[in-house]
Amino acid sequence: MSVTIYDLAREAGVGIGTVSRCLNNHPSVSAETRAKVLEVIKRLSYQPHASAQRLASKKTNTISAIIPFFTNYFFIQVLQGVQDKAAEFGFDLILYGVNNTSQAEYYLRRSLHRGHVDGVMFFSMKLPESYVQKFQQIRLPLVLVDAYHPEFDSISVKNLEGATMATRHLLKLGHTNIAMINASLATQPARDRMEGYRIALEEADVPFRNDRVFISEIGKQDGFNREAGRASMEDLIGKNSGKDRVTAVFIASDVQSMGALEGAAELGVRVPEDLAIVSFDDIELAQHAQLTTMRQPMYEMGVLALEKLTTRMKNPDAPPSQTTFLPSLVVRRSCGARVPSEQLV
Amino acid sequence: MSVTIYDLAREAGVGIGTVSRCLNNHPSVSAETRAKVLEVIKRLSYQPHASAQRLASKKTNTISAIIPFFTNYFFIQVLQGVQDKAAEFGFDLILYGVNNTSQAEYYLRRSLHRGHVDGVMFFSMKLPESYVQKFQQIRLPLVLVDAYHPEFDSISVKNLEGATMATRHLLKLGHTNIAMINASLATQPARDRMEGYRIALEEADVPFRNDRVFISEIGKQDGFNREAGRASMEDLIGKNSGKDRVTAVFIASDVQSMGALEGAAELGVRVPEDLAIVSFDDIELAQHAQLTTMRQPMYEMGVLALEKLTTRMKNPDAPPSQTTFLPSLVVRRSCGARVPSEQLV
DNA sequence: TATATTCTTGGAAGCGCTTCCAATTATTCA
DNA sequence: TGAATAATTGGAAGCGCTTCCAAGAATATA
Repeated sequence: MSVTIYDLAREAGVGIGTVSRCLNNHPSVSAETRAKVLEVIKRLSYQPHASAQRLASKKTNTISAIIPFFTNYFFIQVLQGVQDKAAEFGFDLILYGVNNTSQAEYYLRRSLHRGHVDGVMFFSMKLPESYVQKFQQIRLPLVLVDAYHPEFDSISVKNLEGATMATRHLLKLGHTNIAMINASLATQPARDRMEGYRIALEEADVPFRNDRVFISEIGKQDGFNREAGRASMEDLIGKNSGKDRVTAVFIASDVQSMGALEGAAELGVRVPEDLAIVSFDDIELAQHAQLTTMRQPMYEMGVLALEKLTTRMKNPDAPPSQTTFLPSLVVRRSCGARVPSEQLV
Repeated sequence: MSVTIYDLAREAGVGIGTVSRCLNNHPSVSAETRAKVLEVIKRLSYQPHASAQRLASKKTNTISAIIPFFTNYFFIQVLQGVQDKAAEFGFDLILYGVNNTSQAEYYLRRSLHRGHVDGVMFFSMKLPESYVQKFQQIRLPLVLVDAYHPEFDSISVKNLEGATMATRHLLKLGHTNIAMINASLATQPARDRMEGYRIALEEADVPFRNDRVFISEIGKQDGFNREAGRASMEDLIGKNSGKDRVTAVFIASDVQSMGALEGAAELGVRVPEDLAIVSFDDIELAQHAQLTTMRQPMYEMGVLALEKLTTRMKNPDAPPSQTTFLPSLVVRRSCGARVPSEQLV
């Protein structure tokens, strides 16, 4: 059938052990023998059998990434970082896109199959407690991205602090009637971002008002989507009249902002003249839409995630490491701050 | 160490063959025995060893997708279709994002390793001739997406016809001075779309003029990117004066259009009042930007790609099948056609 | 009841590799 | 020059599974 190391060994007049050592660049092969074997490998255009290598070596050089709604721009950009770094290390990356918790668990289980992958990256979801033990038991490296658990390596962004910075920026621009458009409070980021918003307000002695938080959970991703952003904005605008009109809004994500911008345009509300906007993420589109936003270092997070995974593989017993990034304010047009145009990014 | 079928067999008091048959739902196991084995499997929380299964069964249940610049929205949407269908069939999907031909070849070679994947999807690039033979020899299923080769299954879109339709639409709206913003003519889609543009013009007795085709190859992806679109638009606007001013432009892709819109806005050119735009792809953003565009059924293409791959696995000797989609015109604001707002998509 | 069928079952062989150990050969040191 | 050491090498064992074949058990047939 196809060429195996036995064929190579016979053809080169050496033992299979020697052939294997040649393939794996083991040092204890004489230059002469190595040359001979390499010649035969080339001549028979030998291809090692991946499954056999994996079975024998107990390494797969494969990792899996379990990502909710991976078509979301945020994940795409993180994924780009993961992908680039994986290529550099020679890992295959299995992409598991999931739409709900039960799918996520399915792929966690699948990743736990022995001999399937050497590591797992779990994105933006709460790790079910029942898997904590399993991962520890199998000692399968796991990195949480945009999530946290004390027992595992994790990478996340300071949502609360970021939201505070965003809101402070609006306060500094003179706004006091500041609303928030949020996603489902079932998600940690939404809770943290709201808390940050509240803190900034209270720092400035502006009372937090529940009726100024607009949440829509329509569509996918717990409301982190365009339709929900649009719905919330329409809701906001519909109720926005009277003396203490809202003049600014902090939106929990850029994706929602895209929808919110549509809604505002539709209803004739000008941004930033009538309504200033600051949002969160800095996806690629934010630049196009000229959104002032809190930048998350998405690509860098992806790179770091892969690095953490490889570090963990080499050193399974190191204590879990947690890295948090502080998002940074990127000022563009939507907040109404005057920016010299050459500073616009 | 970990639990193997030998442990299961011993514990359940049966042979390893029987255990294996239970695991693979082989019919010839008595209900009684099966129950007993399943109980033990559960009790010992057995996990089959993926590599061993693959080695013995010669199946990997894995496919690879080789995609240039996968963060491009076009690919993301195709990928979503692939991903959904792969999940349905129980395939693992390895994502190989590539940035140039040599990377693409590297991953083609890698995918050809025996026992690595059961099939390959190759996106939007010309398949190097040297791999034609290799794939046929190893009989590894290969599907070309947004590309074509007579020896393999392929899925593509009629770029030429689509471009003709797009240009005709502008002609029908009364424009006669119609420019085109294109990407590198090194790519087949760019050539086809330009040819379609030319055909529509000539049909209408409007002479094709080389100085009305604006091509920028800055940035990645052979000019299919935002910066290039913006540069071309700025170039166009800079030269656009006099009696036969350009009043409409056909842009080769939505991504370029996004940049073009930015450039136009920057220079105070209103779309569609001063300049009508029709472009190509219908990525998610096109809706947000209200682009009139030629819709490619991206998700459906992804789904179909996966289906073709599985069909090919079952039937390796079928003749290659080629599927082409005709893109459809989606009318939004950027072309200036009057559309009842409830018809806007 | 004896024989022919059909179900079930056990386990050896084999998938193609890595690795370890023992053996052989080459080299070094006194 | 001979013993000791180091560098190479061959190949058995083992990774954990699937599958095939032969055999035993159960059922059907006459």
